Amino acid sequence: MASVSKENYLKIIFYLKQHDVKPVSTSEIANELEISNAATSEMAKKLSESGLISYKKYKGIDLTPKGKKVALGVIRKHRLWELFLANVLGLSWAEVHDEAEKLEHISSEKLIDKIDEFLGFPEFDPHGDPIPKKNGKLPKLTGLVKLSEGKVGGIYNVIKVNDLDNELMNYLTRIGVKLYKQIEIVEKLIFDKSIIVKIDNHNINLSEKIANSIYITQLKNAELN
Amino acid sequence: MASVSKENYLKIIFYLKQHDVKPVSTSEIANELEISNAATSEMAKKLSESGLISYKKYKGIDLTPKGKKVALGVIRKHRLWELFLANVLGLSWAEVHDEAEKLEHISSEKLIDKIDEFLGFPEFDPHGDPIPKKNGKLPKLTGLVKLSEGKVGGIYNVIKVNDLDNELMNYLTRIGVKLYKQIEIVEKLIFDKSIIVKIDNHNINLSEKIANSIYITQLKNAELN
DNA sequence: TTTTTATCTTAGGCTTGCTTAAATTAATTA
DNA sequence: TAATTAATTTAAGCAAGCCTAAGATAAAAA
Ligand SMILES: [Mn+2]
Ligand SMILES: [Mn+2]
Ligand SMILES: [Mn+2]
Ligand SMILES: [Mn+2]
Repeated sequence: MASVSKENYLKIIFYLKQHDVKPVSTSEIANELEISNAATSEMAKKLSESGLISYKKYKGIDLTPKGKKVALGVIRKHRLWELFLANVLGLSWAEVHDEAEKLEHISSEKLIDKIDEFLGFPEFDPHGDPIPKKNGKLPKLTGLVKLSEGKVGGIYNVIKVNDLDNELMNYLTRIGVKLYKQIEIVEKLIFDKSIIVKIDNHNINLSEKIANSIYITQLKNAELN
Repeated sequence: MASVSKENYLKIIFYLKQHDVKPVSTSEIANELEISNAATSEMAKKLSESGLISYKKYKGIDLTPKGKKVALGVIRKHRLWELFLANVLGLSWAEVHDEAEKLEHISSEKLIDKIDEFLGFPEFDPHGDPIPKKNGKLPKLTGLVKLSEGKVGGIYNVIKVNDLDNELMNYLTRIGVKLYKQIEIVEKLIFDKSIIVKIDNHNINLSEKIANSIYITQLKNAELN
């Protein structure tokens, strides 16, 4: 079994690979994990020797099928724990990520499958991210765009939220943003790329950074009236 | 916060201290943790510098109040997790110890308190061990003796079982031994110190080692009739 | 194409927690 | 009490994962 560090490297590589076709560079990983490039280069050598990534010096990194399997296993644990902590034990969606970041590395396959079963084999975690199935399949999220990319006048559903910052999560809770909530885009300011949205009949201004952390789908016209 | 290693040292010192008044020797700890005496001596120095134990070279170790608090915190986490895994997620009492051995080091105070609340502030774990309260108080177990110390003809209740060996737990399950189960001592063999007990109207022979792993209380005469 | 700059890797070093072997102290036996 | 044995600590070294600084390679600019 891979160490905590190695599992975290593999997980990050998987994330970085999702939006890009090119191999992942060591510095991108270093950035994400907040460690030095040097440490990442060393680790790349080791993960490559274990057959978890393919790595050519100066040419970047890709997960091998074996490495991808490990990464998906860790992500599965992470997201199932998050949902369990939120739905069963009543932690807020702001709190679950940090706990899950540790739990993902220590819980056995068997325990995770019990949790999966207990929750009724759910598809999405408390932030809207898809939960990998036991067989490695990842439920699809289609038609997602960032709130910042929505159109003025459009009415949308919140489908997914960036779960990496506690303060953001707490703020979103405070202003009424949660999964599947309806949001209307009232106005977009060119000046600072902030965006004014209507939530629960209140207007509120969201910064560009916040609007980039919220993912939405447009309601079909039929659903609107 | 103490590292995983340090928490394990403190926990073991606490256990070793329970049955003995003398300071705990480094070799006892080394034995229990299955590491070298040398490693334990080194760690003693460090824990002493952090004020978690009192330690004089060659003279053994005691927990300071601060160290005892940490130890009890870890034990609380361990036992609450065990009960949660058994009662909520349906793992067997043979499986929960190993999972809890890892979970005890990573779960936040807040998470543990949620689990405590979810379980209704229980007093005992799946093996009959008392669960330390949030304030550090440990529920009392009185009148416990080892099954090996019971009297022929006596009828007892199983109150606590040694949780350190999976195989033992599974065997006990197979022969019907569980907490609060009634057991009668039918015969004791001098030859190998084994003991014949009646469980569910079956007679079965238990080795000395097994009989030393089961703790019982005598039923009051009034309860016997 | 050559030079400069940016990116990436290697070298050397540190900490934690472990090991074995040697040295020291305490306990036991004579 | 002195000698022997047992228990404990110190010394030296190793692996994992990190760091900073220096060197090598690739990409961009001239
Ligand atoms: Mn998360
Ligand atoms: Mn992690
Ligand atoms: Mn246990
Ligand atoms: Mn432990």
